Amino acid sequence: MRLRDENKRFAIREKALEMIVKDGFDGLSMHKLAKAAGVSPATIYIYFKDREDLILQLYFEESIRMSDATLKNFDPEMHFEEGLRVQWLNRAAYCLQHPQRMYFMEQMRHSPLHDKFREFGTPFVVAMKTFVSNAIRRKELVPLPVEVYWSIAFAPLYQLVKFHMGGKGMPGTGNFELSEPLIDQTLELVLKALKP
Amino acid sequence: MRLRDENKRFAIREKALEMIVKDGFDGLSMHKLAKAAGVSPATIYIYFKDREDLILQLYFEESIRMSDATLKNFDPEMHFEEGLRVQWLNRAAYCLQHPQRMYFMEQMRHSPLHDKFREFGTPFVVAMKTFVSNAIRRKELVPLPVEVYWSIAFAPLYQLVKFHMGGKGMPGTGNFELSEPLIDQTLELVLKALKP
DNA sequence: CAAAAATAAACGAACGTTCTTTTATTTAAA
DNA sequence: TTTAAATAAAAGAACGTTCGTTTATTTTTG
Repeated sequence: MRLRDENKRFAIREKALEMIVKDGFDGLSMHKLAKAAGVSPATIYIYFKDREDLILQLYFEESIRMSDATLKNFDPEMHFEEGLRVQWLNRAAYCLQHPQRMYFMEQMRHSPLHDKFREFGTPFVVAMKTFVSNAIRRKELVPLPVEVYWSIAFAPLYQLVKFHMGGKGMPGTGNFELSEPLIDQTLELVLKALKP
Repeated sequence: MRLRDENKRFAIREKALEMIVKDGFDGLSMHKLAKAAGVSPATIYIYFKDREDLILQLYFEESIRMSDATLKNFDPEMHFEEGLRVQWLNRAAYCLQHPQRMYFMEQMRHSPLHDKFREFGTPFVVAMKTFVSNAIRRKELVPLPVEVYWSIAFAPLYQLVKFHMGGKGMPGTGNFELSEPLIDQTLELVLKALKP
């Protein structure tokens, strides 16, 4: 029996991500991917059922990697302000350190392929829900639906990251670099909105 | 001389948008598009230079349509709270009335194709900048960089729209429908963050 | 040796685009 | 007012290429 070479799987995975980030899903062809990963086209089909399965597995693994990074040093029992700050810093750090992975995720999330993905993430979602209901119970956070909370709490951060990654802010505004003071400034405003 | 049939151009345009929304950029093939639009493949190349040009023109026209809708009943000289409210209602109405066009725009914005697009939008951007600097001068808005302003002011709205369009809110939360009270509630929090 | 990994080669289908021809419409001479 | 030249739109078939995937075979390793 010959064992699978996980390095090969990894190479396929990483090159696929690179290609998607560079040229979109359009740009991901199995032939080109095989060449880039130093592997025969048929080999890809040992590790992945087909092209769609490859993309979906990629997305699944990146989702886990991302939510792990998000929950670092985070505890749902934390006080609201502290917990939100930890999450902001975690998310910002991950985005800035792994712009490619981030861009892949965003591309995936906004593509029809995303619908074929079975949402998982129970541990992550559970942690978030606990955190929010704790905060409301302690009157550290105004009571609101989870979606409204999420919109106010995190959408601004990701929008800043998009400005940063696009290399430019508002069209015509020139370059925009996301710095720690800028993150702090925005977080303060978000807290102002969310705290009673 | 035979005149161009603008109905044909329109049919190609609309079907292309539908196909992209349904199956992503991957799903847009010139043959299938021609068939869907009731036209010969060669005809497409009379109206558009090539596949990429078709997508880029589509994006350009949708951008204009969207910013026009956004600026309806809006005047940069408005007071901050009123102006922001008008924009929120305009944007929300457009998103809810044209979910397909909205989804196309979001898909485009998060794809590598977006980089090949030359930003235009001067009238729109000028109006927004005037509005913001007016608001700051009148002390109706805390002073902050445009990108930070934008992140707080509009990212939450678009996140709500995404929840709404995805048919579900937070993963595992079940369905989420964007209603006017919900929009108002979120806008109030945004205003709380932005007003001095 | 057995069994799975890995490959090269090949498959038909589909791709984006172009070539050639036909059709529709305008222009202007008769 | 008729008719024919001129022109661009439109169509259909075809181009060579590349696509995703599979088959037949060889290589590697437990």
